[in-house]
Amino acid sequence: MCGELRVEQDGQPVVLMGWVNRRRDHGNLIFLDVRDRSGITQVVLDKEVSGEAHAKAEAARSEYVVAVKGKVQRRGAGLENPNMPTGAIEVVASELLLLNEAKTPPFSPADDAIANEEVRLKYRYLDLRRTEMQYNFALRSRVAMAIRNYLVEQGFLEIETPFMTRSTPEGARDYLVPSRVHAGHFYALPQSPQIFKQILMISGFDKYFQIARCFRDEDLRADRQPEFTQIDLEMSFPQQEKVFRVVEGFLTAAFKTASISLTTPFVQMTYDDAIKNYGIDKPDMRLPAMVSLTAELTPELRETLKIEKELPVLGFVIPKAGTLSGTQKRALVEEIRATFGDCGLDFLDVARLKTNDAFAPLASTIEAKLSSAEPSTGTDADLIIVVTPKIGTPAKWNFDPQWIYKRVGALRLQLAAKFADKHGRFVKTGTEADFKFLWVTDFPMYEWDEETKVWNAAHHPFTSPHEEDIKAGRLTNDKGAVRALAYDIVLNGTELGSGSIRIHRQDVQAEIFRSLGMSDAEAKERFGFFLDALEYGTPPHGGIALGLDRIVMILAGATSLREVIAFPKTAKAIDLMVDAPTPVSDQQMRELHLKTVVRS
RNA sequence: GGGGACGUAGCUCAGUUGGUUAGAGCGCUGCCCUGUCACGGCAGAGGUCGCGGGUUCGAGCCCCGUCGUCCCCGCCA
Repeated sequence: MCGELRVEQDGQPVVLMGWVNRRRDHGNLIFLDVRDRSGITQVVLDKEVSGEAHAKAEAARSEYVVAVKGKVQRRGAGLENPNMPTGAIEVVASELLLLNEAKTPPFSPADDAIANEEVRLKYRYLDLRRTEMQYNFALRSRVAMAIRNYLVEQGFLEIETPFMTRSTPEGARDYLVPSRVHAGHFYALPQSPQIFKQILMISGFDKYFQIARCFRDEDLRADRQPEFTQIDLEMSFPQQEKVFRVVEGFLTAAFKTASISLTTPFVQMTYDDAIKNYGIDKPDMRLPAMVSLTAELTPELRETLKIEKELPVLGFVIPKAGTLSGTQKRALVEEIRATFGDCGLDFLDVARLKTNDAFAPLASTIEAKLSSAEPSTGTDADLIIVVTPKIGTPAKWNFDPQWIYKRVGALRLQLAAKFADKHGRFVKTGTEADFKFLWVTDFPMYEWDEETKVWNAAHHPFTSPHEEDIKAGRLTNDKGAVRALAYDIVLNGTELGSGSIRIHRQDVQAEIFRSLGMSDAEAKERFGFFLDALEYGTPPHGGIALGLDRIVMILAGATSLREVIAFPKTAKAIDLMVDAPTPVSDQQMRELHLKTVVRS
């Protein structure tokens, strides 16, 4: 293999096969850098060693496929290249075969500067030759294998579930497959194996997992593709802590393949605390939390500063971003106010408060309190942001105090991205410190839909509520307060996966459906087969599903899923290489009993 | 569905207030070169300025439309 030769092989005969990465022609001496997925080795073609091989090397071009027969030779003094792993040796060729030619590629896989994504995706086979991509997919393979091995060792069985199934109660749009045999009927591709894995629990396979492809027909993002891979698992008789330990175990095994050792158990936080301290249900723990300044801003101070009395005042710090010029500061305040728009929030200028004797003590208190937020640098170069609600704003937001946390949390992330160069919290060090894992627990069971004025299931309708919330009757009289045994695992502000303890009792399930305003008949119509199954001895069970693509993406230091999916789709769900989707022939349409109608 | 950025040579990009024949680096082609490794030297080829329309004496540049890529919001229970 091209990347494996070292001085220890000095003098050995070798045969190398690979692609011409670069050719350097010095007349009677030609260097070919030959590349395969293990790396690159310099091959020397000396006219005096073999005129024939040298002549062939003259005809060789970038990305030609070659076979080299020759001898490993330690490079002379001053000829080594310390920048490449094989730089201490070279291969002196006695024979060269041009196994295949290559057209001049639109971009060179050997180049550091990469082409735009459109070109990369169209010529994906060339893009994938790049060292970085080869690394990503080797990593992905290792991660998947480590997880598989770990789960099998823990007694899990990998069981496949169908791709062609029926529309299940997931929230996203389905990809549909028309049936030829049954006119007008469609299979749906699974958004997740949810129902099947629960049925496998009913079937007695008490520990199941699957590295499963899932499909969702929704708009894409950098971290969302229409087809993606989940590490899906389910266990019978678990507490949620048991699920956490399994996930921590396989993630530790996975990260070990990238030489990162993780400390377990991961930090846990309730949904309510996440919202209060980070303004979001997937906190990025690499950045300091928000701090409540509600108590510091007394009614009297609020009176003079024209701040709403009933609402929280929140502050946060962007480490090392505080050294701004006057112009920069004014621009920043402008930007923050523009972001808020007409939502009733305002920015409190702490630096200016300091200059006023009446407010100086308040400013000092705020500074002291904010600089103690974890994880912080505690330097006076930190940028301090304090957000206050203006008088009369609660009405704008239906008197729901949560919006202010979420709004400030969003600002925290926006400014952290803007000042990433200054605070340096996103810089990779190649250690565990780069990866801040977090369990978020006790998600709300219901979600109020302002548009349709109904309560929906926040997770899915098979999620078990907390026992005490059921007993207290909150399912009927206080839906907003019902907590679910649902949890997310978060890494660096990205949701890696979510799961729950499921409902295993038919009577509880029926009550949940009723609380969602679903009649017994409607429930039977939508989930009949599953409700039937529940009645035949269902064990308590629960599980989780984690996005494999996202894990590998973050581990590889990539910011788009496309860097770790071999043949991904564009933002409009197009595959530029194979050019899909396409229209199909009239005959195919006829066989499937389909007709296209163009709507204006 | 909405907002933003971008689209000029094979690739990465520059292109002034609308003004002569649209440029650079890399790549490519040919010739030269025995120690390069982003090799070097000389010469050369390569353009529907995404596409369509408009304004103008004159459009890469201004206007309208459209297509594509990327990012974000909605959406993804």
